[in-house]
Amino acid sequence: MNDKKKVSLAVVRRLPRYYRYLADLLKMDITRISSKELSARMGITASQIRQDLNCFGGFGQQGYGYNVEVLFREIGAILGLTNNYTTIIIGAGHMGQALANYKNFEKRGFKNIGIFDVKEEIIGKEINGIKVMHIDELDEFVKHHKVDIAMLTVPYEVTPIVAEKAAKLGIKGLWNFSPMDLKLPYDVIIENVHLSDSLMVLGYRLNERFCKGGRGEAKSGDAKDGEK
Amino acid sequence: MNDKKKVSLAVVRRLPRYYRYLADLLKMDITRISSKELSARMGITASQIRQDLNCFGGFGQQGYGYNVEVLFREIGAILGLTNNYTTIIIGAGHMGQALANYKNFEKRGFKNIGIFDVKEEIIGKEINGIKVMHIDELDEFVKHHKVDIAMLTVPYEVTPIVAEKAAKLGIKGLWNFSPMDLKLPYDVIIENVHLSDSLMVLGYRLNERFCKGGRGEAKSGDAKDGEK
DNA sequence: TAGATTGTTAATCGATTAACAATC
DNA sequence: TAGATTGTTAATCGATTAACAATC
Repeated sequence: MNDKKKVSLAVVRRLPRYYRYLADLLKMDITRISSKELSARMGITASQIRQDLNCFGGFGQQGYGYNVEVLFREIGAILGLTNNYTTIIIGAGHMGQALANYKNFEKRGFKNIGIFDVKEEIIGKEINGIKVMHIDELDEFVKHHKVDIAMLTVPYEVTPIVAEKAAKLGIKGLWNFSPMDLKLPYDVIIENVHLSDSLMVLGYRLNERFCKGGRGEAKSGDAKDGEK
Repeated sequence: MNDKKKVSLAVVRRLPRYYRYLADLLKMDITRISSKELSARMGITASQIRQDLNCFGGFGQQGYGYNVEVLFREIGAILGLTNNYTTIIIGAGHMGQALANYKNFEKRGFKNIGIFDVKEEIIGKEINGIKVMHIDELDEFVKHHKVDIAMLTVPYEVTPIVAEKAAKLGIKGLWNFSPMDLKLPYDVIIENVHLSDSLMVLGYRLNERFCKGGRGEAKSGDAKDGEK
């Protein structure tokens, strides 16, 4: 199944999107779909869809297309959603609490089992059914629970230290929310959520589309009126 | 400056990363850097760095390299960070509040000037110095303020409606946090933050690296001990 | 069977890397 | 000047698209 040569990251990053579209189709009670129909919905070529899927196996049938439910399940399995991954959140600030309350992760098979912080006033607070623990308890916690992924939502300055600590304890997946590239001497997978990078790209694209050539001329002052 | 042919999105998405590394160099009081040195730090080729930068202009000097401060400023300008972009947040849940409190955006030139929600109990609450307004006030607000970007952190179901509303009011940039692709009949730029997509890719990479071949065998139960 | 659509190979396109003359 | 390093062209590599035989 996952044999042949390594699938490129470009393909892998498209898988969740396929997964979402298939979930939508299921919700609409559509049971079969051709690469052509799907390509129209997703705005990519049918050729790419077939190429992508065939990295993992022949899920379709000539003359028929793909069975939506089968394909949905297969892609879920490829993504490892059936692995019952467990997560912890380190950093119970706004972002950490947002993640703790996000229902979508659990729906996709990622179960949060711990939240950690250092601020005394937040220790013990219950967030989405889980009591915030002190980071000093992390060591002991990891000894008694399988933890696959640590979500790092701590302040910028301490992120490298916390990441190192988590990796040292044997946690293999780090989901990093700080605007930096983590470099660790451990065999871990790091996936970044660089929010400000994303926002800056949005800024670039706005500039390119709507202010071509008119860069730098501050417009902040010219609100059409001002609160008043 | 921004002439010639369109710069590819692949290049654009690398710009914030260059910007971060240059900020770090500045902080370390490093005033000049060669593409070779920078390539070693960033883990990409020197050739790529020079190609990328030369999409926008010749910022370097033969035999010398690049002046860190100049390059930092230039990339900032290219990203439009000097445009004094204004933002609003629609959806004052956990994620919205996280964004409202995130200092990094303002540091990069994105100023939040409004927060909106529908829940009566949160209207009027002050978050990072800004009072939450009712979404019904959005229309009037946009008439009196320049709003470049709307950050959409509303529940999944209402995201398309809210996005449509924002676009209709003339907001040109949408930062979408819902796990869906927005399709709007307006000329807007949409930048997505698909958190669950990112998490699923992390799941895939964990599976690939550490469980090759052993997919699907649930390991959730085998915590080494269990809280006890 | 005829029509539809896959899986897969070949062709194209774009992005990355290498090479090197120009020049500080 | 000699050494270093850019800007840029050419070569390579990888990813996307097109084409089509296989087959349901």
